[in-house]
Amino acid sequence: MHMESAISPRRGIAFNSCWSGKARNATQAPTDAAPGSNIARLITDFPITHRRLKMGDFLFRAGGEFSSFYVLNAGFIRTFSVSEDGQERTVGFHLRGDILGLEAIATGTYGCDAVALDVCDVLAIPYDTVIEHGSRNPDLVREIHRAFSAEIRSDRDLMLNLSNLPADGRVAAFLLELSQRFGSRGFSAPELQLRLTRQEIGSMLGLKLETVSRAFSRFAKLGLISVDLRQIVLRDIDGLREMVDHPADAELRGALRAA
Amino acid sequence: MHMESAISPRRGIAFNSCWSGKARNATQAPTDAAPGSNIARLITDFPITHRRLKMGDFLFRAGGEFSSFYVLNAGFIRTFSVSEDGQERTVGFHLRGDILGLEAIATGTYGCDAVALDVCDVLAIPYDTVIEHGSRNPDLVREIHRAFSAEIRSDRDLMLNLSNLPADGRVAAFLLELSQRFGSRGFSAPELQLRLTRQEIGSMLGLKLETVSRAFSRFAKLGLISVDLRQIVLRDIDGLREMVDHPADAELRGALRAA
DNA sequence: GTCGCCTGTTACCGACTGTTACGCATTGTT
DNA sequence: AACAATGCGTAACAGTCGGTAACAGGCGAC
Repeated sequence: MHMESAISPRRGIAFNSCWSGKARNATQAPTDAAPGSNIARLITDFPITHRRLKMGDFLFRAGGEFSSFYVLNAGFIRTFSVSEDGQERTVGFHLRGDILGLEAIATGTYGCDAVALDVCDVLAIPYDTVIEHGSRNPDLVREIHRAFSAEIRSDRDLMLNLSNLPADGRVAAFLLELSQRFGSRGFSAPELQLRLTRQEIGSMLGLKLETVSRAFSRFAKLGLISVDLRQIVLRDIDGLREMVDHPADAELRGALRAA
Repeated sequence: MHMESAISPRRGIAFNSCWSGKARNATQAPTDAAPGSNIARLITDFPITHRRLKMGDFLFRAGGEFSSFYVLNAGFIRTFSVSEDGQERTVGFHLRGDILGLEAIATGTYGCDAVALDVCDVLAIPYDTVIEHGSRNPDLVREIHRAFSAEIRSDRDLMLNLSNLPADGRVAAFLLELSQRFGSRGFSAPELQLRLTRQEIGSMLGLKLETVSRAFSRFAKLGLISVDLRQIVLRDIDGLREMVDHPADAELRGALRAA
């Protein structure tokens, strides 16, 4: 099946895996940035199951029975859901410290697919164990709630962006958010190594791949970013932010400055 | 075209991801329908504070300090957030049984405003009490998690709708979802009493009020609904569902049938 | 090497949605 | 009763985004 080649990024890119030196020595992210780390820390009194994934492996599939949620320890994971007609829609892009599978508790089955974009190390946290520990460890319960709550918040933010920003604004917001998350995890903030294709990005932002491509080109022309395939460098953070806040003017101002 | 077949390996498999699940299955577990009720039931061993609101009263404001979340017992509440430039964006529309304020736990402050659209009765559930009870009542903890999880799911559904459907599809999806929620709460399912203005609906769906108005008019012309200001009757559920699933054809077919 | 596949870029055109403007009905106020 | 304010419907116009297509470049298969 073509999946492997479709998902695998272009060869020849130097993968900055999460266990590269930079990532390993990074200072631990604060609470908000990587909620998963705190949870993992709070349940050290029983053995945690590690799952190793290689690129293209699925952590879970939509409809699969829920028993554990997961904390991503290393690597990158993309979550997506597939509509009846076979269209994939990217739901999220996850880095180290992110929690996956929380949305499965309500129905008992996972609500989307989660595929590894790289070699990944994942902690599997059995839900029953959490409940059990929770009865004598209120901090754990609180931490779980924080994770849930933060998830809802970030989903809402994304939703507001989706429904209110034009294409350029969405792409700019996507880059800024990604940069911020990379930074808070100890990766390089201005230099982004996208692990997603244009289409995958577009399907997360409600845009077509050509539109994403055009936005990148425009930004590059305005000097806001440098683009080399999936290697992106943010050159003008404030300019990008302006693109999010006042999409119309930002374009104009950039054109003037270029002339 | 090549791309699509390559990326979607599971063409034809009818997994009900969060994308298709909501719009298709009108049948929902009662648990999901009104998660708040279960929570309220599980904490009967201490006095619950009732708050009564009249139309226009705020249940909470964005930025207000979090101490309790709320279960809506009667009435209708609209949540919205205000951007810097003063624009209101409707976040959600809530009926009896809905839980409000969960998103506040992460930061300790509420993330949006909640205003009563009618006379409301709300149960205030202090978060500390929940934590305290949770230690000896795992069922309560599970129920809270279900509520969180369901919230994430429905947000994701809305997000996918927002990013992938054209205006008509969004409006149709909005009507169907509302009808389903009304029905599962014992209200009349096909006859909807909208409590929201066109503008408020539009700001939830990422559309302008005129576009919402146009969609309603088109639907009425196609015989899918009857519109009388905020009183809407769903006449052709399948037709509306078709509008969500295959927006382009639905329009065509309706036109043919009308001719 | 050539060929095929995939990803990404760009251009052109058409459809959809936002913008603006006007008219109407209802409601509440003076 | 006259008036303003609000919500709603409709139409013309303009801007944005998607659809389609063509092309370039990297990589693997043969």
